[in-house]
Amino acid sequence: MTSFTIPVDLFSWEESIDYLNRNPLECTHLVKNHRVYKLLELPDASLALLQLSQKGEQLVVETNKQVAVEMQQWLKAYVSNWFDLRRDLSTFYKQMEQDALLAPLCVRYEGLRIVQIPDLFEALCWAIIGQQINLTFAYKLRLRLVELYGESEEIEGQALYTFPNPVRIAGIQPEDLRPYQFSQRKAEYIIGIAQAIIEGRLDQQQLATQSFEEAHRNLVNLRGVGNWTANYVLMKTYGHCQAFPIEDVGLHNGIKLLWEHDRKPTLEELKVLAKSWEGWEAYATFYIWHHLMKWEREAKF
DNA sequence: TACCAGGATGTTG
DNA sequence: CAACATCATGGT
Repeated sequence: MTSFTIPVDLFSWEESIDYLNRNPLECTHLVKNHRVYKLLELPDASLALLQLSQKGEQLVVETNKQVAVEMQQWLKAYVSNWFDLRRDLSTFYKQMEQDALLAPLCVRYEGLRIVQIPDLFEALCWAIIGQQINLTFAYKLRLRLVELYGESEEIEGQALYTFPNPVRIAGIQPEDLRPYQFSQRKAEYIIGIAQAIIEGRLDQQQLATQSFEEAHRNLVNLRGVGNWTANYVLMKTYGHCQAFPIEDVGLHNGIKLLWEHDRKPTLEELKVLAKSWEGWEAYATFYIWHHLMKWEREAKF
């Protein structure tokens, strides 16, 4: 057992776990009793069960096994990335003060940080799975992929999975996924990206050293990755705050909800709205997603 | 039943 | 280059 803490400031644990708890088909983490459990594959390929909780101005990280000091540093960086803890949120809030759409959300969800997908392969797969289908179906497809090819352990009476690694996915065929209602194309995209990673043509660390524009070019060069997916990944894995998935239907629906007009914005209207978000488009988008998610959840009951 | 879904690609005019 | 067609099926 290893335990350490990360100091946090201007951070809402409750909003963060509320976001993590947004879908019951989620299987790579578990939210229970204000704690988050996650099964993680460490750099040395061993599995560790993480348990996160909040205690005052600290985020408490506990593992189910003894972890060496250098691995603790890796875990600390992982968790900091996961919840984007190093971001200076006050700059975002200041810029949004005069924004009609965002100002109220910044007050209501103060301390919410973008919940990242620290692993590039996972982020790409999730984005591709979600292309042009409803989220409920997307979660079902993701669950099947994870059940088929992820590692699992039981915690709190529930199975937790690691997201499959690219080595595993690179060895399968599209036909292996077709019975699980993956389209032929999506299966090809995901397997192709797994192969690009294991062949070294796509490298998470390398993209991390590149500028937003350069990383964007390299991402859209992958088959199955267009502008929306590239921006989604630049936002959710690399924390580029200027990443803006402007084609996103969820964003459009969120604005429809916040707007007085009972319709979705056109692309041109969205560009005008987003002018005041410059440099913080990813955060504006995430807050709108979060708001829409909470509204839809309310509407069901 | 028709239309929409956290789009991308390939073809056509 | 812009406008279509196609993918592929669940959810509402």
